[in-house]
Amino acid sequence: MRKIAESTVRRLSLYLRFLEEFEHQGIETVSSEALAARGGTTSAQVRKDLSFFGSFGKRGLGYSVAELVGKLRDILGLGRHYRVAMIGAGKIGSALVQYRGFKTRGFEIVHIFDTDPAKIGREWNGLTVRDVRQMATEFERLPVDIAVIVTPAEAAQAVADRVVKLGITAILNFAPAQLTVPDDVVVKTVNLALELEALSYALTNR
Amino acid sequence: MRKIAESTVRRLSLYLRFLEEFEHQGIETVSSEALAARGGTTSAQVRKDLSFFGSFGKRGLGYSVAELVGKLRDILGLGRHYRVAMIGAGKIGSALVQYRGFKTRGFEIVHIFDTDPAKIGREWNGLTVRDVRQMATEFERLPVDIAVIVTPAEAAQAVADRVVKLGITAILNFAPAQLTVPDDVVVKTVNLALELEALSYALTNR
DNA sequence: CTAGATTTGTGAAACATTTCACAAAAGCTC
DNA sequence: GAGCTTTTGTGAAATGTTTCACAAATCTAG
Repeated sequence: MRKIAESTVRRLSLYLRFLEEFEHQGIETVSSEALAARGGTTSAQVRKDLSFFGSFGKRGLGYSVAELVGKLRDILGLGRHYRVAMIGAGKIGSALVQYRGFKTRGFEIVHIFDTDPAKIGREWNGLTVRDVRQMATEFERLPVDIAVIVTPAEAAQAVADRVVKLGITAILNFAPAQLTVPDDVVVKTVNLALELEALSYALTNR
Repeated sequence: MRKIAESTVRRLSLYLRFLEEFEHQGIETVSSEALAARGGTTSAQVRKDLSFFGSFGKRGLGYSVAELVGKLRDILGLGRHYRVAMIGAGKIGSALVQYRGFKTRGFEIVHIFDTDPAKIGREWNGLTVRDVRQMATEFERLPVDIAVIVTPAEAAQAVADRVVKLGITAILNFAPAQLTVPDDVVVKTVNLALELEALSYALTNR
């Protein structure tokens, strides 16, 4: 498949969110103009984004909300179920396991690991926190698709190396560290420090 | 000042992080090549990014680590102190107030608000959780520079409208909602659902 | 069924970002 | 200090993304 820009994929996610709102409100069709207005973009952008994947609209009428929701779910790969391992049972990890957005989008946390003996063995949302050293055996018992790294920055690269060696090809990283991984592994990093500094820059330069 | 791309600002933040590492290791000078290698980019990109703000290097030698750290801090506006109000005392909020990266970068949380009577009045990291209805008076007593929105998606827009009316011009939004604000207000959104779906897309299309 | 109004889908143009490539500056060696 | 090496800073080229603008398709009203 032709390479699609990251920015396009993110907008598709947003469109999906808005379409679900519209669906909830009982709206049956929507124009690129209306969808753009909801998301702060332009109608041409919406049509271009969708055109990379096919033509889903009807000229003169717009898009069927239900149909487009389905198409976007397919494009984004949300039809299936993903098993997730969380590595790090600290504060952020604690917040994440309780985040409902995971489950509603088909992402299920099936393992939690930590190195701290005080945490290992504890129950967390129905899951027992395991020793990271048991990762290999646990992954064999119940394989996962995605690793979420929620460790301190210092430990993040070592954890990444480890899960990659165990065959994981998708990582969501919350540690404020730049991970180096092989080309075939996808990493998305959420770095709070970067956001704060981007805000600081914007506040300073105007 | 000439408009600088968001992507450039984010890379500057990364460079700063790496330079601090180098400084910690006692390294005194660094080439654009070495900096690029650490961050997975190219030396030309590093030089171009820096060139928007001046010339900080010495030909044949590279950059003084200490000097470049100082310059980047200035550019990013990290010399000053920012006061932050957190709106929403839920799970994510709880994780955030304990995040050390805030304080070490000069961001100090000085207010926490919520609507839940069960939470109002509680002590959180030395701060008392206040009723959101007291926001106006609290801001008057102790003004803030940045609002961090950590409410459910449904409440986020109303909270944004409110803080904007109270004069806030910078928002860090963790609610999975697209906020609409006036042009002079800066918003950075951290949307976990978007990251998950970008991962899902990457896993699906290859 | 016709005429007018909408709205899509998409090449082409405009704009933005990244990469290239090289002169100029500075360091290093003998 | 001459000659060789390294590395910056930056126009120009290449590449990538967004916006424009319009033909084609479909709908709506009478």
